[in-house]
Amino acid sequence: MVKQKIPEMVIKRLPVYLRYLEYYGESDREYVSSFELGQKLGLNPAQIRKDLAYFGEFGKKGLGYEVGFLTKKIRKILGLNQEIPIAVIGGGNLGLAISRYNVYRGQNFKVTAIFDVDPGKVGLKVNGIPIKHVDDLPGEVAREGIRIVIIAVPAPHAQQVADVAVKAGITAILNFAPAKLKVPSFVRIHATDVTCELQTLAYYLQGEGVVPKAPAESLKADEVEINEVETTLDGKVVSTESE
Amino acid sequence: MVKQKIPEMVIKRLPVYLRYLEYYGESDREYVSSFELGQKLGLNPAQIRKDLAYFGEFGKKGLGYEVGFLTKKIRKILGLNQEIPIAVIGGGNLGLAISRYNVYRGQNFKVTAIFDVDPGKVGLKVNGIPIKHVDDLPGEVAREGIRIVIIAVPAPHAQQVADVAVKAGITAILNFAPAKLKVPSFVRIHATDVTCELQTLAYYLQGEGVVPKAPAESLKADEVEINEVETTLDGKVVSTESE
DNA sequence: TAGATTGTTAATCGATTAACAATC
DNA sequence: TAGATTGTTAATCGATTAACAATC
Repeated sequence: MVKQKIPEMVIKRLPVYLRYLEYYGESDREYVSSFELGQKLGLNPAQIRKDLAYFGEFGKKGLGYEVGFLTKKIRKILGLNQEIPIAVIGGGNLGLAISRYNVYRGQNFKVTAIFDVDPGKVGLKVNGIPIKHVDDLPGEVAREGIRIVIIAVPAPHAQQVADVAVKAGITAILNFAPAKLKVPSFVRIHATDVTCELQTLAYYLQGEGVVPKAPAESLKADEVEINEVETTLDGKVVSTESE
Repeated sequence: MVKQKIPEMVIKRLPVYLRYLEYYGESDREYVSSFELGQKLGLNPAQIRKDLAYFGEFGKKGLGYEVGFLTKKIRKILGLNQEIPIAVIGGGNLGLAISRYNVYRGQNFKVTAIFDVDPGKVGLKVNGIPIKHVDDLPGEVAREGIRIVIIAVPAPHAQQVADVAVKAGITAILNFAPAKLKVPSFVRIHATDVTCELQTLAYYLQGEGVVPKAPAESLKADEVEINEVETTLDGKVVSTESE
């Protein structure tokens, strides 16, 4: 039977639900409702129910969702039941920071190797993780079963290491380099770009002059006239956001 | 006159356009068309024209957009004409990596201070940037005119440093901590969450077993029946993406 | 039972894309 | 002029939200 296509936005929210369930689910609470979840995460309860309903009927009418049960379900949906070996390409500041970043603990991600081209770095270990030469990437992917690579090299080298990774059989890439990478359509790339984020934030800084400080809640941004600045406030000066 | 509300999606794409214009615009090409821009960035040309049209008529019919002119316009729209002082909170691996990350050069962002609570770190300098105590944050915000803070502290401390920053008058935050932060509605938070990104990628890894290797282009993912796994492929196994 | 909350359909909202007259 | 490409309107598409019967 042909299953329904799941919208990407839904998949992106699952980790957000999962985190809430794991953090706060450590309390004694046995059930959580879509309403409470929505409150805490700033999301519409109907959306949460709809998201979860793509994968099955996980809730109990009148009660909500059993926290432990839902947690396990979401982990299974995301494929987090087996350990997933990942590699970091780039042994610079950012690459090493990411490698040492122990947020993967308990999340079943394991950084098995760091790759660099600097002979002065190759052979060293960082937090027990060996730094290897980029030329060894294909061999390591095969040997360690690496599934995801995180690219943390300077922008001018990003495309070429992406090519190497894809050739080695990698189909999932998390790119921190400020560069648009071209990869075959079967490879999934997610990008995290500090510069773009800062530039976007910079835009919204401009609104400030006209935003009345006190009654910020009641402000209807799109009705405010702007003088000095050429551009406008977005209606949502709100925060929210994640994923 | 009341200006139009600009959708957030539009603002998020402006830095993407800007980067293309600045990188490739260093060539001799004087004009770029929405078609070419779309090709390179994987976006619909009509969307690009529409995005730019929110802010004015920047193009020349029959020619396209003058690269230098459009670059300047977008920088102006984003408010990148003056230097924007930013601060990094968290002097750990990630915080220091971000602080040293020289991608801000020429982008008019300047990290003026790093904040930490570790007495062993406070007083040191990293790349010429002083590490100060978090208690000094409000003073520094006032003195240096800090506009944006980047939060790179462990998740359990993220909310409390966000509170300090907001109290100090910060209205734009880039959060790297894996935590959902609550801030007043006039404060803008963008979050970058490695764990969420990896978990999302993990979901799409599962499709692979059923994806025929050779004719990946012709695969209609949503028509593929899945056996072992409970969930399905998203139609877009494509890459694209940025921001 | 009465109250609560789900799963799901229908309504709304917003974003993307197609199409084309205007014009360089 | 002929070809190209804009700015913009209309059409499409998809995602979010509201509403409610089902039911614990």
